[in-house]
Amino acid sequence: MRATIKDVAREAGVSVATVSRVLNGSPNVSEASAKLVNETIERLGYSPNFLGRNLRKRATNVILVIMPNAEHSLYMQICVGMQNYAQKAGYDIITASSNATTAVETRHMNMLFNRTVDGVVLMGTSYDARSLNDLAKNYDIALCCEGVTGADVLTVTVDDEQAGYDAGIALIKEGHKRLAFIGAESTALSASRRENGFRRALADNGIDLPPELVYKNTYDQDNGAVAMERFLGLPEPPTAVFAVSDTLAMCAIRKAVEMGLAVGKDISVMGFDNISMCELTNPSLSTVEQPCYKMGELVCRKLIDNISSDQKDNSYYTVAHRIILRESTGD
Amino acid sequence: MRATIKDVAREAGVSVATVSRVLNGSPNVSEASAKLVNETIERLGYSPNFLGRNLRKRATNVILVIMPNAEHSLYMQICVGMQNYAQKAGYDIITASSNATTAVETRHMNMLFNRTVDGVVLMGTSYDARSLNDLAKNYDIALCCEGVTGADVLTVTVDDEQAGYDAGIALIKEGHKRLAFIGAESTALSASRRENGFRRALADNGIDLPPELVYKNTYDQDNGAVAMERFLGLPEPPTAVFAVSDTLAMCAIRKAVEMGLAVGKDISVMGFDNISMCELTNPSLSTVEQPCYKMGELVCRKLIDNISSDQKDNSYYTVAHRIILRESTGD
DNA sequence: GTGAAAGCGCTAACAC
DNA sequence: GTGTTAGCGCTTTCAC
Repeated sequence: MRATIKDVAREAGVSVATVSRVLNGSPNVSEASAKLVNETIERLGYSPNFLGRNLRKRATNVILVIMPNAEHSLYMQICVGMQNYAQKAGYDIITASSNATTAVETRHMNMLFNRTVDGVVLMGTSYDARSLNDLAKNYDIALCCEGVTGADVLTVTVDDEQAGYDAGIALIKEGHKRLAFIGAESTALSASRRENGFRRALADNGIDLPPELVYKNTYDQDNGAVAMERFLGLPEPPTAVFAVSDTLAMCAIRKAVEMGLAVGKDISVMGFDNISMCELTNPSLSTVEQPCYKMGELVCRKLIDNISSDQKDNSYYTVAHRIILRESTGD
Repeated sequence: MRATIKDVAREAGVSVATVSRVLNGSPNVSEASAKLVNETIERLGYSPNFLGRNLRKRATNVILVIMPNAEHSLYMQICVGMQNYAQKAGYDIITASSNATTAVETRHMNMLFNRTVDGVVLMGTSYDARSLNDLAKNYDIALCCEGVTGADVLTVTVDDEQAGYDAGIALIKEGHKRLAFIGAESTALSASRRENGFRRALADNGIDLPPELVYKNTYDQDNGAVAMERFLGLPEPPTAVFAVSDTLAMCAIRKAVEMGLAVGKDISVMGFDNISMCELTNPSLSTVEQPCYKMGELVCRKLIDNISSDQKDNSYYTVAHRIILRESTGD
């Protein structure tokens, strides 16, 4: 069996209390004892059991990030930002993916309930506002990327409405007068906010957005192709398309190219997120950048603050987005 | 404070043992007690503390996957396969990314040492064979995607040498006689195995692979462009390029297109992995598919078998790859 | 500076 | 079928 603190104490001829003190860097240990204990730890290959420690301390210093889908590189980049802050604060970040199903999400939330982790960041959730509010009373949770209307819970997102607006304006500035929109489920708050902003941009410029130029389905990338095919089959096809994600946009571009169009010339396409692939595709993809790293740091910092304090900050934080124009809009 | 098993016992007027029995589905509980306990649990909003349970059981039923880089969608897809098996076996899968640095990898390995998790899957590692062998003696670990020569540790990968060979043959069959190779660090065993296989394919067909047609650097996607630019600047540029990853290949394609070539016609490019983006790019990317889902299931099953038994299986498992031809090779 | 001992929340003998 | 109790490995009073 593996060595325990008792073994170390016995071997070193000191009490478990002293070993514990050494382990935790307490100043009340003589140099001689410390040296002896450290040598013994080394010799036995001892490593403290965190189940015991955490049980006693009632804290794990671990934060769990639950992602609705593991293939979204955006989330992983946000995690990098989280890591960066967490490390300094003595926390570990672990991740789990819910495959966007409620059952799996709940399963992972159990790690919060059963005290395996101290806090959870939800990159989108199937919980409603009421449930989230209840949860936030007893646990430390945060939403990132995807807010929930009416949820009085720590949240970090871009200003999706404004981002949608800015995307619309950017396309209009390129001279487009017939624009289309590829959205997502109506349950996705961010997507509908982007739509609202986009609509506002068109309205501000006296441009109509007829229903046939709006396609909303799931975030599944293939829907980008379905949308584009439909748009291009119209008597009067759009000259610009705004999609609520880069993958939807890329798939739409792919379909447009297949149908013989020169994207960036015959038709402009704009995505959302600025995943690393945007620069690699032909044409490269214009998009709205989400500042992942910054979002990660912010949500991590605020969540750890909440964990360490009994004064809960349930604010809704908004971080600045940025429009990036590349070849897919003719730049 | 949150309710404990004691609170439930007191409120329900039974002993903690009975509550524990209900919690663990023991048959030795009267229906009446069970009902009472469950009601009390519900009423108090009780959720068992797994730190206590796991400490007592000396097991957490959690497996940690450590990924060298979080942006690699391949790893996440492998995790989906792992999830699938793990769920049936009553295990949870969590992930952490090491950013390919030894320090962070070690930090996460601590979760294994300190008993926060029961086992670890390493998607590539900075440990050498000797360290891994030592680790495997005391802990349950597995390697996935990336083996380590001389490591007598449970491993699941594709047959990289054969995959490289098959990629080479596929390109040769298309009529290419001047082929180039984009590799990665020499420390990446999989990359050098793919190179070996590729070289074998050329040799079998009497084709030379001169040093100027080989570019090896990191997996950083930009190196794909650097390599392609160099190749195309040669007096006698290649007509086909094999890259050890899809992102390297995509970046190479991007550069070739920028330089005015029609990829799939003037030059063929083949990647490795079959990430979902392969079908979205223009041209779509020919590649060697790694059966992620299957690899995930397999490594998870074998690792859990090891955890549950004292008979350790340290085999090296190889799963079947598949050549997929798309537009980037003119198909 | 050090040790004895209580207790974190839980499970599993063991006794009845 | 149920309760009592020891103990998982650790930290932290409290006393010396």
